Amino acid sequence: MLKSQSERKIRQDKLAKLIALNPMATDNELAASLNVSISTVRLDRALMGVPELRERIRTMAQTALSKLQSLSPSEVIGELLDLEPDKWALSVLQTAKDMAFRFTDIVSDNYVYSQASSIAVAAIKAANVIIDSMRGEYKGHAHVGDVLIARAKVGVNHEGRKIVSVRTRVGDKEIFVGRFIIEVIEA
Amino acid sequence: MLKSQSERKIRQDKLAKLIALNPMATDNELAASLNVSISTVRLDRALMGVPELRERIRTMAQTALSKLQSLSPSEVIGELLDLEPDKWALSVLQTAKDMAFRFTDIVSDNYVYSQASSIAVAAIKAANVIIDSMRGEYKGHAHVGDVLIARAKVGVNHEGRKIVSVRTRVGDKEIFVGRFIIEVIEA
DNA sequence: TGAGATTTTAGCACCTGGTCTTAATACCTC
DNA sequence: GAGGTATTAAGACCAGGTGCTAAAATCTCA
Repeated sequence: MLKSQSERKIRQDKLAKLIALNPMATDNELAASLNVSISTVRLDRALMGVPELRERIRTMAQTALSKLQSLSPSEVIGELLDLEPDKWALSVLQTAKDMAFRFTDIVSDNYVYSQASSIAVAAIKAANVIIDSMRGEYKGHAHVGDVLIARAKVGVNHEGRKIVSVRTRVGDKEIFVGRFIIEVIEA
Repeated sequence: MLKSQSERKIRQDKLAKLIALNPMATDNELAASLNVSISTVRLDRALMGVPELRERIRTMAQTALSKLQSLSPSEVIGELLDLEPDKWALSVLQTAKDMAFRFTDIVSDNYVYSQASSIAVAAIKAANVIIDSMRGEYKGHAHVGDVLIARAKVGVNHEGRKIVSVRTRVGDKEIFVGRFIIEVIEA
């Protein structure tokens, strides 16, 4: 009894992995991979609460799609909380697992950058703006799950360009400081 | 005959739009929306070569997933063409419509940045690296469809940090120059 | 107005990848 | 060899289709 129970456990673990690896696998294929009958696979799935193929595909399509949709307005990375045009802006970005750098739990730098760059642009009143140059420094790291708070301040004009400085922090720890020189193009 | 043919055409256009809008709609629902029988919907679908619901969902799931997967390993944005560890690296990034800034056909700065940052990191041999700071300048703009070529050069050590300079160009026009200071963490 | 063509609809058998239930069989343990 | 668990098989059913045939509705034009 002990032995068979652990065998079952092992099989179910394998099943979970197989499905995670390839959610498009039918019970038939899974049964073949595990060298058991379809019935067993179905039983295991039922016990584990794993939905059927079509259901898996459906939810995959939906979540993937919504992720894509929420991702592609990449312009505004982070949520714009408040702004006073040509003066300042404030945005927050909730970080998630998929923003991690490699196998760490540190948030990848380009998310920090993207939030900073988009809020710098958002802070400018004009519609036609272009980032001319920037300079930045990472002073610490955000971890997955942290909320990044970026604050942009629009500084002086400099030969038709505006200087926007952005400071990003997690809690009260500053993790990024940057200056963007933004060109405003007259329409 | 003319009239009915055009009616059919109109219905098929509507059908196509309905499906594009909501690929998860069953023939049943489509029939109800168009006020025709299921048979008609199936016939139209067959004539138009539109696959069935499950097929649509399957391809949706796959393409959305592959997009996400190609997007989320945001570490390597662009394709790494060649590299000599701790010396230099070369990557190309094919730009697309969804990388555009606002309503322009100019490639959004964060794609340029991301490619640069990821190649800078890739050029370093060590596994545990962290971007300490960076400085960059945009010298021109890439347009949707352009191929961005980024070349990273690993420079001298500087107090345990490495300086990597990245130049990005489109054709022979330089659009970005940046320097990343990267910290190597001993494991 | 009515024959002929086209379009729409209905009906039926079949398919896949499941569901749920019941029952038989295999296997292990004591 | 009995008892209990684990596995498998078998049968009925379901959704959302395909593919085919045939009937009904509608249009067109002489």
